[in-house]
Amino acid sequence: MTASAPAVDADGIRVAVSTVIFALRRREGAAGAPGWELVMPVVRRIRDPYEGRWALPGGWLRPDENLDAAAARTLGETTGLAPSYLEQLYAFGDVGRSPSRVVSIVYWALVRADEAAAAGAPENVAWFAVDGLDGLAFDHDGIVEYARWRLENKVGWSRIAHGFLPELFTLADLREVHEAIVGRRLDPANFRRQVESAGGILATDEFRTGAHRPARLYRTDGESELAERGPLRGG
Amino acid sequence: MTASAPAVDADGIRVAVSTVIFALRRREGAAGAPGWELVMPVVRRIRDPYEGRWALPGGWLRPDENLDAAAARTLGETTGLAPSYLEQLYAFGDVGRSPSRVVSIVYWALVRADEAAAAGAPENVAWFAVDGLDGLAFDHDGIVEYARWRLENKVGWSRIAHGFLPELFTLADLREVHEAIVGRRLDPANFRRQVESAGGILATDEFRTGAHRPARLYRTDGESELAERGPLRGG
DNA sequence: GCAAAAGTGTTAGGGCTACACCCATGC
DNA sequence: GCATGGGTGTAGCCCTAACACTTTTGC
Repeated sequence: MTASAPAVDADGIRVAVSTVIFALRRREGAAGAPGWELVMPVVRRIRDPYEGRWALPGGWLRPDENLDAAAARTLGETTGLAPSYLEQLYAFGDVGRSPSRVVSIVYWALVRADEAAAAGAPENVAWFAVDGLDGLAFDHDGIVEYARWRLENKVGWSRIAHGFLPELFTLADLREVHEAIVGRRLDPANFRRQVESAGGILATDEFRTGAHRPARLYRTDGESELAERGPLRGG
Repeated sequence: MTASAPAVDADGIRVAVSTVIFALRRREGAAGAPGWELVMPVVRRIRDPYEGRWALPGGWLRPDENLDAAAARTLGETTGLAPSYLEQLYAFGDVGRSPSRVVSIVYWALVRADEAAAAGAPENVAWFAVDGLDGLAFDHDGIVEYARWRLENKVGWSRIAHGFLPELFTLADLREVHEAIVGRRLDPANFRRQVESAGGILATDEFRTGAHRPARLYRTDGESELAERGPLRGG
């Protein structure tokens, strides 16, 4: 957070915007399991409160920008990332969650694996596996837990998993993303049929060649939105 | 909104809390359909902007109260109601949604039919059917539409419908609540089995006598929460 | 040929839907 | 008895899980 805090008004309430950012990373070391794991970037706080602790990337809401824009801006400023998917998570505003009164509009975002790698490692930014994550500043542990729950739920009835994938992908790619999110292996045959009948993907004429039988490449069907959220279009 | 606006800070951002309140009312006039319809209270604005227009009940967030408490307080002050269920809906903060910069943390609430009737009709409060509602102040039309969508979705996988019912109710009561929310008739036989297998209700030894065969009375199983929302407990 | 992943087929089970049917009460 | 809502039974359909099986490639 390089921006300075806004002047505090008579009521002492300030509005911040933070983001829980999910990405996928090849599971390191590890046994034969060739899977992926969920990781997220956190930034080290350089001032009180919680100086030295890891916290969600974020910053103060500016008077001339929408909430969505503030989330995209602050996560870009702190981590160098541009999200492939961004959605509001929840507004946290308990009196005791910070020494001063701060209402945090929290977003959650997905970034593609290649983007996460390209962003490098800015100063004071570190990536951690989401599962064992603990000890964040403020109430951010609980916020991450809630975002994780929302991601796992939403992957079951929307197409947000595509937010982790490049333009062209195989059904095995898509399945591995789902497996990483729900935390268990999925039957390739059944997964194929479910995805095909649900729609939202388009088969191309290209194949990915490799060690075995070539796999057909698919692309996301741009016609429909990435994730349904009812009559909401942002605000 | 009897409270005066807080002083505007250097950034000019103020935090408000509003609530979309749902209740059920016997369908008036109408044909033989003995059903219920969703209604909600709105308050007439007594100052600019949108003076004279109907708006969601709400008020300014106080520096010493949590968001949930602010929602409960402001809807009580403006409408005299105490909700049987209250959940955060979304934070709206677009730059242009109000002449001055206001971030609104919007909640949605359920009140029981008897409570709604007991609250009477405070000054400048009116109840309208949700379905034809239009012409509210600010961006409140869209907010109501989103809350309506959330209610209809959530009734399918949680037990929030109980928020409309008194302590003791028949399965027909519960079914009529669902019918009013989803907007179509439900098969009594299948509804009974689904509710019973889903759990969450306890059969009592009492029956409601009436014009026909007495119907068994049930009560909500207090063991589990009214609505699952993951690892979130309020904030 | 062999291993392994891509992709297809098949079957059993569960839940949902539609609807037939019986039960209990007021009139 | 009759009408009506309460409550039970049942058969078809669809979706899912499990897993056998065929196809296609690199080595």
